[in-house]
Amino acid sequence: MQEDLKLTPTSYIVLGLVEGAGRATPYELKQMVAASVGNFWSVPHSQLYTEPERLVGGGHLEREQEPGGRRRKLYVLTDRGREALVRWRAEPAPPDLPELRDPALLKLFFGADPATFAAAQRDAHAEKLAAYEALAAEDPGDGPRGPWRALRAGLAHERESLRFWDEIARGEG
Amino acid sequence: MQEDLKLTPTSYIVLGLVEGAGRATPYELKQMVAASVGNFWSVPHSQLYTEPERLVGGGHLEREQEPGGRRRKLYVLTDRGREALVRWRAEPAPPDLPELRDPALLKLFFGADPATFAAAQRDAHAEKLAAYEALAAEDPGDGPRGPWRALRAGLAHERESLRFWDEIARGEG
DNA sequence: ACCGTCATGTAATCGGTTACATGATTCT
DNA sequence: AGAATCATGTAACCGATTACATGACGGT
Repeated sequence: MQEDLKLTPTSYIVLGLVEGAGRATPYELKQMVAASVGNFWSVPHSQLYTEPERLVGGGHLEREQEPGGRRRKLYVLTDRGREALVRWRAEPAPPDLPELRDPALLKLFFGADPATFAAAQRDAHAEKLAAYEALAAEDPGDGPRGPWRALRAGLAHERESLRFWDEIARGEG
Repeated sequence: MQEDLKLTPTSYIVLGLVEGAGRATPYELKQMVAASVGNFWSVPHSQLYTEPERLVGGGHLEREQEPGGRRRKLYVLTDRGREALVRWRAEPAPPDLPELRDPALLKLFFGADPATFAAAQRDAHAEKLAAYEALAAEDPGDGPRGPWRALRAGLAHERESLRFWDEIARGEG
């Protein structure tokens, strides 16, 4: 067991989801990511097979091999893993803000003609916004606040992006 | 010369900046990135040494070695590089939208107590917003529209983020 | 001369992406 | 039975990050 494994955001996604589910297979993780956190931080499915293995190596997860049938791998949190999550939640966030890193914005920056893609950007954001609004509409109101708050951030961001690209598409600014 | 070099966003940042400057050393690229596009898409300085080399390998840049003194490496666009930029600008942007990928949002999602970091997030966004507003204030109004539009996107995003984290910090939502 | 910072690079490592591949269910 | 999709993994590659290291220049 490697004691000093570096935990990345991907690690905490896996740990957090396993914690919430009690135990999970990589495929279940994939489903959970797609339905929740994947909206603002996706993880390719291959990582959901390799990352839990890494975390087993670090002693944060334990693997249980399903005995018969598909012999799937089930992962559960160890004490060490649970402590890592607790510590992470208590730590302040990294000091520097994330960057937008939007390829479309990069094109815009370097002088691409908005007529060729701004409308598509606007529509894509409108679609994403609609998906978020559908999610928000079916929120029961109870349950943990975290995902709800994250969704609110996503809603705000998509509304803002929609406004921006709509302006650009209409040739304003 | 490798004909089929894959061009990444980093590649286009280098190409775009070299195009704008006519010719540039890695250090100058570093300065230019920091002053402009780095606000929403930064590049570590080591990549500004290796990436131009890659692009020389692809035939998109040419290297000129400074004869005396520091023997710095100067890069200039080739026709191939210029064409790649033109093509990139004309292409539509990638179909899927970028993700927020905000570590702070991840913590929030997984149930961290906002009291421990929301205020810091709010302040960080406020600071970034102020920096953008200062940049916007000194904009001469002429010059290319691209950077100005990107700055407008940044302003909108920071205002939105500030609003969001302020709400969270105040315990609303 | 000395010292700080500006400037210029190299090297190792690694997480993440992309592609490949196959077994198990379910549907028609 | 055959096709389609669900489910489960492995492997290669590589851009990006991180750390290390040193030379040049300007001011005191």
